[in-house]
Amino acid sequence: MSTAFGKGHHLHLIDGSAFIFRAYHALPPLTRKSDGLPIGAVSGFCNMLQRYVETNTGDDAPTHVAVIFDKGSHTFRNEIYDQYKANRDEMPEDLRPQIPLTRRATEAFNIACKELEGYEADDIIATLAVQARELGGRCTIISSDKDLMQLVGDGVEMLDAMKNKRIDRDGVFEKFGVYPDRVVDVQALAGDSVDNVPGAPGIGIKTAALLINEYGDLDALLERAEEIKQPKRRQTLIDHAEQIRLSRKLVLLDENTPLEFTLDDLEVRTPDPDQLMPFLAEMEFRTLTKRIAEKLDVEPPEIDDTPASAPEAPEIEEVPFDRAGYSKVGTIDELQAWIDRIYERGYVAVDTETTGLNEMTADLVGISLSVEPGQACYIPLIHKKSSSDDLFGSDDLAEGQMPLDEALEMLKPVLEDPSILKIGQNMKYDLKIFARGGITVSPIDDTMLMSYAMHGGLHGHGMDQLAERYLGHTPIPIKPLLGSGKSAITFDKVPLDDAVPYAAEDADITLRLWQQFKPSLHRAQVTRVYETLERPMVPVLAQMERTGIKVDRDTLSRMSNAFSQSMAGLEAEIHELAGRSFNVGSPKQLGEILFDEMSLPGGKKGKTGAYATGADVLEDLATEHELPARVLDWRQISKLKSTYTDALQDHINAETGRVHTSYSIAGASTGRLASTDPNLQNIPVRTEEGRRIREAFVAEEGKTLVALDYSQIELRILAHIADIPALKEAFRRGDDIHAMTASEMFDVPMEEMTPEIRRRAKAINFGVIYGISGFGLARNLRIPRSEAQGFIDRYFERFPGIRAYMDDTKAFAKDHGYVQTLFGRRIHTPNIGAKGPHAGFAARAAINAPIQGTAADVIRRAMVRMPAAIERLPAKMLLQVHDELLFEVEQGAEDDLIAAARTVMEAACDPVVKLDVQLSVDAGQGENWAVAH
DNA sequence: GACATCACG
DNA sequence: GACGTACGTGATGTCC
Repeated sequence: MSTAFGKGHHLHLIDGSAFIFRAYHALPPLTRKSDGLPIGAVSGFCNMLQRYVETNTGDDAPTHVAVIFDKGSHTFRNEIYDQYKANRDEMPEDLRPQIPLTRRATEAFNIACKELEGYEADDIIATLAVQARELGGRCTIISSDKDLMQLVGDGVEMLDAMKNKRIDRDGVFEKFGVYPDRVVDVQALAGDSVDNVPGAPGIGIKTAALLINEYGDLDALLERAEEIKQPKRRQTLIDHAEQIRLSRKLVLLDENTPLEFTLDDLEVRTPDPDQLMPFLAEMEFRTLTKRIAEKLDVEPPEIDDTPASAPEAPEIEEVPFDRAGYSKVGTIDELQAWIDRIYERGYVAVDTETTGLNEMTADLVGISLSVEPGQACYIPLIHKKSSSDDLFGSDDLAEGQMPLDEALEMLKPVLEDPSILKIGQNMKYDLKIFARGGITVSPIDDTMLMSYAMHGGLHGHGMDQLAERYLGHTPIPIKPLLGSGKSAITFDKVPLDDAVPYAAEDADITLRLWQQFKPSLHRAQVTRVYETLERPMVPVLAQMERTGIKVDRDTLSRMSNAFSQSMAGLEAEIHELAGRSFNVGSPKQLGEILFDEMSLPGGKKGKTGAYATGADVLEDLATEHELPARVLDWRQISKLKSTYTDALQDHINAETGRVHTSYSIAGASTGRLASTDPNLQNIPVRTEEGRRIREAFVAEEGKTLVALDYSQIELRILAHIADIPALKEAFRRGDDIHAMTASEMFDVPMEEMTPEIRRRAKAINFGVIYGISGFGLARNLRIPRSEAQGFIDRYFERFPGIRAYMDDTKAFAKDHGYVQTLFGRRIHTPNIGAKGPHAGFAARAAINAPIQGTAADVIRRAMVRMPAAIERLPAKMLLQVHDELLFEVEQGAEDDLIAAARTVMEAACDPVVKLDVQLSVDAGQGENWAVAH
């Protein structure tokens, strides 16, 4: 193309700053591996450019294109109004060095890159758009900035690239209530808090549009302001006429910026691999380099990302572990001396010793403190006289202890002081213990959660493990102090001579770990994860666990009795069918009956040589014989009885009449919570009989249980991460997602969908989330492996983004040793490079982790915000079940709660991540959990 | 304490 | 080309 820009030509103008900020906020803070240079925004920017290049081909492709950037912070607008954009936040520290790199990226993609000192990008865009229009061509502005909307019309359009939404004259009218030529008038009246444009106080876009439409334009309006009927509005306009005129000058774009190039200089050029490849390699973008190299059909360059020098571990003062630094605190004066030291320091490591592991029933026995490595104390409070003094044990307290109340009274102000940081290992435990004593510990840090944020997937995060690994020290074991089995004692029976070094050491270790971890969080780039997804969960979960949920013992007990009866009946029947009596609960004995004595078809399992008698095997055998079917029935009832109706009764707290689970925050590698003692995340729901267990989970008299759950959250996240347009579109329309998949895959119109076809598609959708394999799908659907593989191939063909996601994720895991969620949580994948069968496991886990982990992050964010959101409602959050939150609310306030909680849950990604797919939350309510779910 | 089994998302 | 396989959890009962 060599003719001058004119009719038939199409100019694209990309708002560079919008791309940069979007890239920066959408991505976790990545750094270049070799030297730690922050490049997250550059990476996102390049991805967006690449996506732009890929999608803008064909009939409507641009003939001319440029990316326009802002330059300098001082523009002519600051000359007329010194407060213009004065309330903008400073640019983030790690974004600043990336700005010049985005210019280089644009040039590397062989796209024109323009900026002009003293002018905003918007002015350059305005100038070029007007030129294009006057020369008879078209122009598309790729931005969603409302300040640019005044340019729309006569061949100029805007395109919101994120939402893939075109904005024409009608779109502008929708936004402003006027057509583009009057947009500046409306903006001048309404002002803009983001750019700090004053406007007229008390007048928003709605009112502004109303006035402009009535009077024609701004000048006429200001001239005839006296005629306005509403007295307040009239006065505002008369008083602020000058300010409004100034505002118009600020929002009016300069269409005559002195550019030193013409439209003809912006002609579209094809990418030049010799420019682009070296740049991408320099940035060390492995996956992107590979992907673009494939598109351009060139060899990807070698990427050298060996660190220039190994990152240095911080110098930690080496203080040997020595019991000499540990002391007992037994008097007011001794405790006061420690409190003084804490105030001097500003932080303290705290650990509590109790009579048990259950925070709801255990009693506080003593408290240990440390403010300096090697220096720690233990404050024993209710230790009993040693049993050697009194053979029969005694309730008399040991000598040399402070009264519990007195000690807590002295410590309460410290533990609640907002200026003193309390450091603990698994602080949720200590928080709950102190809360029962009326003390609200805050603010806190938690070494277990720091380790989880940094090392998730690498190893566990218990204190013994962390001490061993990061301090090279083996802590004093608890076993010899407490004993085990029947003769085990509680910590209050441990002699003080043993208790002091043990307890003090825990505080010492915690402090040392904290000193090492605190600065490392930043280097590992998980500060935001720790601060927003880990630490804030501690008080929220502590509160939920303390609240507990009411469980009706009679309901459970009645069910237990009924189960006993049917089990006895089934057992007799099974023995009859087997021809002899045996233990139905023993897979070993069952295997012998089925395969040796009855010679039913089935084989051994390699590892232990035992027959497999899992539900899937028995289901297959059920067609041959009645015995396996009866065993399946027996097992289902046995499970329900032993795990649920029996065990759950033992967990009802005598004081509260409620069941209090404990959530582990750092248990699951993906970021999910885990529930223990009892596990309330696996209460039956899938079968009718099982679901009845949930009838025992009830609301208090006068209250209602409300359940809210995310609909298809993992598939929605997949649609976003893997960028699957068909899936996104289906979610936008609110389609049956599995039916849509089936229709797409098997070429069946939606109207002719059968449950069987849909079932298959559903299995494939879930399979994808788990890192699909032909074998796994075949087993799940009970179809030949070749057929399953055919389905998968077809799926990849119809949704190519999925395969790209899977390949990219595996490659990323291999390169980095971890994968990450949209919110920056890192899940390490140490086995990803393994050879042999291990490799498949690690790869599938790596594919699943970002999806499951992002979903976990989302609900964590919702939970952290929930207490403030429902503060004014008579409601409490009780349980979390991965994608569901359960509340108890006073009758009458159900709808208010649902509205408030739903808002928080659906907006949980804001403002860090903008999903292409909406999150949707379903709600239910009732007197028990079976109804509410 | 390992293993098999099965409850949930 | 073969390995072996769906992802993430916790609780219970059997058996050694």
